Amino acid sequence: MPEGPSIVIAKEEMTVFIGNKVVEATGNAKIDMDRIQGKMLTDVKSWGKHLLLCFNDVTVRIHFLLFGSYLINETKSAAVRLGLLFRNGHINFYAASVKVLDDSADALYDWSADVMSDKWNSTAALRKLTDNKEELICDALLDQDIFSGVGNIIKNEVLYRVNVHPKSLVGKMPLEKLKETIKQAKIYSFDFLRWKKKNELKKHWLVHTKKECLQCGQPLIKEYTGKKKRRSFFCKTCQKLYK
DNA sequence: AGTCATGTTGACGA
DNA sequence: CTCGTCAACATGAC
Repeated sequence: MPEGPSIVIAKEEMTVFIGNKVVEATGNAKIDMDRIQGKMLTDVKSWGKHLLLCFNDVTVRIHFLLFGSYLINETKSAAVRLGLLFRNGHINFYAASVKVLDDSADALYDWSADVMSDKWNSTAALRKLTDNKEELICDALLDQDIFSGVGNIIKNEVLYRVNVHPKSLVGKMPLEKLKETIKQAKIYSFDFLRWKKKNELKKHWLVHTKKECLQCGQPLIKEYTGKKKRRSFFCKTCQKLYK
């Protein structure tokens, strides 16, 4: 569920409720349900892994973390975190982080950082990277202020595509390599979106959770890398370590 | 059946 | 104040 492209799919599925009033808001989320009860959903947006339900005076931010999920016009036995009943159907969120934001989404979010956004700005990303030369590329790719929406799968697949070792120092990577990495972060995210919609995401993984390198046949390394200590899968021969 | 993971935040102590 | 570590959340795939 959690990476940016999956949130885009959730957003698309929920646009059917735009223009409808929340007949009833329920669930165990620690929010004031009166803030959305009776309010009209004016828009549904996403910023990276954040799903944003927009109302006139308030924005409800849903973050699925690792285990969150949602169902549209369906129910399951798990406790409902937030249930929104509309005249034309309902959405149930489970195990997600729910926050009510007092401002509009536009006032709060920098769309140019979201790899899935048509406002995505690769030049801004490059500047942020060159401002973080001492960072490892595996951490930088997961930095939501630089690559909002990129998660651990996308990180691993992008680094394999560009043949860069996850523990490479951003400041030691050649400019062209940085640009290529930024470019692939977006391209792979949209590949992810397309594959996820066809329910064939895992089929396309080249390195994530894999055992051997498709390029050279050698065993892949699995290691928890960087400050974020997220697992990286990589080939120490085919992916160059810039240090 | 137990382990692990597509994620983030906050508490705590050094 | 900043850094690192840990716990918490809570579910499904293997």
